[in-house]
Amino acid sequence: MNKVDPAQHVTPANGGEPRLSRASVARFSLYLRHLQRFLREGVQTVSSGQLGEALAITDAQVRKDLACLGNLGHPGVGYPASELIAALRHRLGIDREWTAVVVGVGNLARALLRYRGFEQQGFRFVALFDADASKVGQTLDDLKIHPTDRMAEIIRKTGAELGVVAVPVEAAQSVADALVAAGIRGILNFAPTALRLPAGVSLVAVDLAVQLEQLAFLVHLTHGPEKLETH
Amino acid sequence: MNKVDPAQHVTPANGGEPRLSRASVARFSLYLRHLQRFLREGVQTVSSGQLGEALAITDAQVRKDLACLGNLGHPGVGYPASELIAALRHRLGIDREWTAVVVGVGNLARALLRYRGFEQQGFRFVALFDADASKVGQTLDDLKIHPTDRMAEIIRKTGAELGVVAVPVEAAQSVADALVAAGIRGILNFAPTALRLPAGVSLVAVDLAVQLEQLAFLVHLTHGPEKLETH
DNA sequence: GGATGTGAACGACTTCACAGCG
DNA sequence: CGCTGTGAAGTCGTTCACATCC
Repeated sequence: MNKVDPAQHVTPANGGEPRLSRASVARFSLYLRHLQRFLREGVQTVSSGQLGEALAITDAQVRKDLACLGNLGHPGVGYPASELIAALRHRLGIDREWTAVVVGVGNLARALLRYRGFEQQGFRFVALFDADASKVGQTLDDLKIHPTDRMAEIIRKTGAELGVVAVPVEAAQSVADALVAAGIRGILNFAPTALRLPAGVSLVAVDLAVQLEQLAFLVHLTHGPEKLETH
Repeated sequence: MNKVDPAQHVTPANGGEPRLSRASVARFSLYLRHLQRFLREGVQTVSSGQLGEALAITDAQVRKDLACLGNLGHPGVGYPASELIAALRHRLGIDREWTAVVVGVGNLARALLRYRGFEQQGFRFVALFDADASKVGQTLDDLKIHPTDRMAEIIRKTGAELGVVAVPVEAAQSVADALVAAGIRGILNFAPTALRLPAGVSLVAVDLAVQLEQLAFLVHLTHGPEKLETH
């Protein structure tokens, strides 16, 4: 009844490279994070066992994931960290700069802008928008806050590709629609609602309340409510 | 080599209820969210098709997920929304109040405190901590900011069960250790690092940079870099 | 008719086990 | 020897199809 994309295997638009599972991709960013840390610590060769330990998964899993990047590993030695980083970044599509805008300049937006590690990974924020007239015209981290009705114009001018939705729930869908109309290609949604987007516009949603609920559930399980483990 | 909890099926501490897959639990919060919305809109009976459409999954999937809550559905009719909500909340362990503390009073903490929907779902923040002496003693949303060295004392006194880590990367692990030592049972980590926690303390991690990378990858795939689909 | 609950089929992900190489 | 790459096996999750009930 409900039609859903049945393709679980992600096939890159350019035909060449081997298959790639969604689950692997979800871990690529984590590999990247740990590899960069290893490199900072002076470790230049990393084994699947080390990476697995860092992510709390098995070494076999790591090798399977990394296999689709080409034969980067050296038997008996491990993987050269910097090459692996380059390959991962290339495969994730972040071996270039991505530009993004943020709609809704509240505390969350401020947190995002201050967050180290975005520009470090090649992301750059190029514009801010807010519906609140009193915020418009102000500057935050060298970025001017624009009125929402100038979204189309400014997004086109800056060529921004990604949009972050950090507005209250009620406004989220209309903001998303505006972003799509302005030509944005992907949306990161923090509003606790399921956005409806046309095909061709990607979506990643982060619902903070959901995360807390998952945590509560895990705790609920381990120290059960009836059966309290006092040990 | 790397040992990982192999139990993919979650078995509640109290033996009685049927099996429960992790994947289902991940969707329970979302069902809850949509059911509450349905109820607000006056819809009191919801079918698996409606729920599936809301979450963009199949109706069969919805029924499978909901099956482990007992036979709540009425053939030919659907599920009574309020009963389903109660059952989900019970199963998730959020049919009671959970108390939490936040460590690191930056913009993210402010965003969390202002976020509607936490207390609405039964979560209550009872204390804030910060290492910055200039912040200590200040008040945020009626909550006093305490120095980090009083964590053990205050967490015991308030009986807080969950801890939110919203500090810079460098401080994350030591804050987590302190939370664990103070008797916290679950940690929601926003710092971009993999926390090491003892067994018995649950962990949910939200890495914002990882989310943006996932989004970039999705966009990278759909409008490939070489092969641009202008349609 | 319309919708649930569920075994069975299917597909995806993970782990195992081992050949092969440096 | 240590570690990679990979088929094979095993596990988990989703979809299908249909008996069943209101």
